[in-house]
Amino acid sequence: MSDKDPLAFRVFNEIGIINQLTSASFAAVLPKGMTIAQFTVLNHFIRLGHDQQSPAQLASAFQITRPTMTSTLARMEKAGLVAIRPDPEDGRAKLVSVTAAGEKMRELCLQRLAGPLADADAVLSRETLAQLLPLLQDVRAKLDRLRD
Amino acid sequence: MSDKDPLAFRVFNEIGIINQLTSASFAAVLPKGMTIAQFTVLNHFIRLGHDQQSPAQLASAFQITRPTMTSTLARMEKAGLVAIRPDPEDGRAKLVSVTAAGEKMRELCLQRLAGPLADADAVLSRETLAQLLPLLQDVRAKLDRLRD
DNA sequence: TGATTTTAATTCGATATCGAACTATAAGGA
DNA sequence: TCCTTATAGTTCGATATCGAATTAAAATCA
Repeated sequence: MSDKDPLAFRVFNEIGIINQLTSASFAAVLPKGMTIAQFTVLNHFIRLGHDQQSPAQLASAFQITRPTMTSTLARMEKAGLVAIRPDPEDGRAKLVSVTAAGEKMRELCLQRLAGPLADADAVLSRETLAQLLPLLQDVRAKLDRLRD
Repeated sequence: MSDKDPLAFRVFNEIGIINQLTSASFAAVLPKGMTIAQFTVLNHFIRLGHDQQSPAQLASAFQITRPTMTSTLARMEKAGLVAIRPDPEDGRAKLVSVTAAGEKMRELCLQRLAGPLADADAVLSRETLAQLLPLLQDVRAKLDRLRD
């Protein structure tokens, strides 16, 4: 981006390219058939200790649309990573939970991701990352509010 | 991301979500049929004053694979936004250039993007953006080198 | 020169993503 | 109660993206 472009434009452009680079390197080490999107779902459940959530809640957590979540969950269910059942309290809704195979897969992914993460950590310097994190969290929070 | 996760992981997660939020809001205002990927190509040519570049050069500039570039360029050519001709100096290669319609389209996109950019600029504070930009540029450069 | 390796582009099949349109159920209001 | 509106999920068609495999041309090298 050149100096002529608005500051926000240049920032978002850098973010886009970094996202591309990191996504590609992470995706490359995941087990055959696994994707970042699917790993993110598994990780979400286990990190936050949630037992079960609806597809709509998951879509909202990741800021993606419900059709996208539907298709990703369908693939994950087919692969045995999650279980999906009707919500007994709401005839429209469903409840998603991670299976034992899903937990195992998440562990495997974490192992595989350790490599690229260590590489990144090695070149990026702790200070840079430590400075970035709060700034990014701030930006994310503000954009989130803007969206509503 | 929780405190337990590696710092780099948390940073990349924030970047991923910000990218998602901004891409979605930008894509939403683009003219019917236009996409961020296509706008990025148009903008690249005109910002940098390049007359023509090969698909491989473009793919490299945006850090995407050549198959991806092939398919995006095919759509852009079909829409009359770019012209593609064989490279007279290299039988393998092609040369891409932006058409007058492509330039017009880029102008229109810039107008449309002004709104969301102004919104972002308004909530994000100049200092935050000014602090972020060099940090992100540094990260991007280092990840770029790591990739090779 | 002739064989090997590298590079450019494409094709194929897959996933993620979106918006629009649809169905079904829940919630709210007259 | 009945009608209207809102919400959950899905289906459809499109684009962007990848890796793997293919074809063609250039470059290297023995």
